[in-house]
Amino acid sequence: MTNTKPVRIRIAPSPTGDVHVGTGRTALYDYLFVKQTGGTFIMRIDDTDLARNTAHAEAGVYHGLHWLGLDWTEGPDKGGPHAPYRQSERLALYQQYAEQLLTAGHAYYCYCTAEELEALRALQTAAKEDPRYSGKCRDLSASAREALSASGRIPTIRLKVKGKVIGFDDLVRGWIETDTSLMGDFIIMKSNGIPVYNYATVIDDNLMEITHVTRAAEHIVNTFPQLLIYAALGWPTPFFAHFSTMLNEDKSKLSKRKGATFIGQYAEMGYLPEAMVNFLAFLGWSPGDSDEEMYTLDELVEKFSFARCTASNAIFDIKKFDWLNAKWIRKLAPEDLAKRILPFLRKAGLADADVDINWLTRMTTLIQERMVRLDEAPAVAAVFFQEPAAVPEEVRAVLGSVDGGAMLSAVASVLSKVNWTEADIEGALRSLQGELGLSTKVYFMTLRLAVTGSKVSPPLFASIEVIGRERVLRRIENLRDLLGTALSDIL
RNA sequence: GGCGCGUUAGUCUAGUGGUCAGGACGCCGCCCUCUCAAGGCGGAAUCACGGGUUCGAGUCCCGUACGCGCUACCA
Repeated sequence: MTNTKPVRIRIAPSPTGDVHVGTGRTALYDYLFVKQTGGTFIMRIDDTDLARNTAHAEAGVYHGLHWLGLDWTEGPDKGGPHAPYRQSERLALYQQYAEQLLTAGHAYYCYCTAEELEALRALQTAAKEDPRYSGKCRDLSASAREALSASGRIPTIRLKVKGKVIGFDDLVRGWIETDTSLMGDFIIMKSNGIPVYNYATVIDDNLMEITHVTRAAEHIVNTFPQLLIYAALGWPTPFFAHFSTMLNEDKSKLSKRKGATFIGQYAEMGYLPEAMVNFLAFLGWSPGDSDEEMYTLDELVEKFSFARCTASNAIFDIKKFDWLNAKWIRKLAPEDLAKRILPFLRKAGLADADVDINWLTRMTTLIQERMVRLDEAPAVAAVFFQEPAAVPEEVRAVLGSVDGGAMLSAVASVLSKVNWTEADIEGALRSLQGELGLSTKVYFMTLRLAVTGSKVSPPLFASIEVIGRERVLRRIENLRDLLGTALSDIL
């Protein structure tokens, strides 16, 4: 099976308004391979399941994929030589080929009702037989069909299945086969005129000249009936690649209850698209020739291959994703990071749209390696925007017998005169420590508490610089006053 | 139940007959240090089980167990 035709791969999401992470990863792999081979990436909206359609929420799907940095060249939004790209708009096509199958004798009308079929299944199950269609309507005469029609029954269309061993060479798993004599004739067109997934997929993939059918492992067994349809239509089969399934920590299928399942949710939590792409790529694939763990989309395009995809299921480990996201945050240029955290700061009510970007960038360098996710920025950066809560009790515990009031007065005096740069502030403060003869722990912790209101903060000297002389002095004096009044209250 | 896929530390993985089974996350310890991070160094922890094949098996074959998927007029 060689294929020298230009690569064409499709992603076929349901319009649910967001992108499931599994779909996102498949789309990513598709994109990587397409870019690598100079092929074409196609968006096809799979909206034949009316129950699953959320008010034509295609935009959300596009948005999620675009956020990852993925784009396509044919689709409902782009047009293309094989339009329409929505399955709901291709119904006539499915009907047309179903009729072709009918006249060729590869398919037939089945008048059994859903209830009858269910009853048959129940019977077979009870008798410990494998539930499968009996073939009851397979050889109905024309008059029998008319009579059934006249009685108000609307038929489905079934494909005739001949028992034999069939298989295909999966790009990530190798040869996979099964015996179709276990299968039974299956429905390709429902009585409401809507095609069944396995059938619509084959029609579209062939008509759209898809060369590589890529999807999650749960579709492996769907490939068999699809193979039968290709054969019945006399069509060549594409390559198939089935990726591993992504699971929750408890090995269950990814679900909302057990963590975020959609790309958009991760964006809101402050994960970087760079990190998401990187993480998703490594969940079920690895470069194999390097220990490097950070890859950009472009680098992945270069290295990706189906052969290096893993066949076993992968658990979505949020801890590792956190680590990778933090790495990516640290890798960003500060001004870039500043722009990305701004929406989170604004949402938290800390910053305005007109915040000085130079100051924000400087501030960002202080919190850059203290964030795992962007949504942590407000908490870490609050000290630069809001006056800290009073903490005299904590300070007193740190001071012990040291005279805090005197120390803070001395600090304020030094800071009111020092040249306002991080280096000069540090120099002045350190030499004052020597003059006062205070321990590092007491001196700096008291200072930290005074300036930031917390025992944990970004680096002190730089923070002092960023917060600004006026506000720093006010905070120090504030605390000194609090210590004084509190003391006098006790006395 | 039947069929399909899978199984290297808690997790993601490297490994395609001969390696002390490598890397990473997480965890623990130490160092650095104005706190917290980041960073550096070190540590504990793995071939699901049983049979074969072979001089030699994580690697090949068979079986068992376990997990996942499909078994719909869902996709």
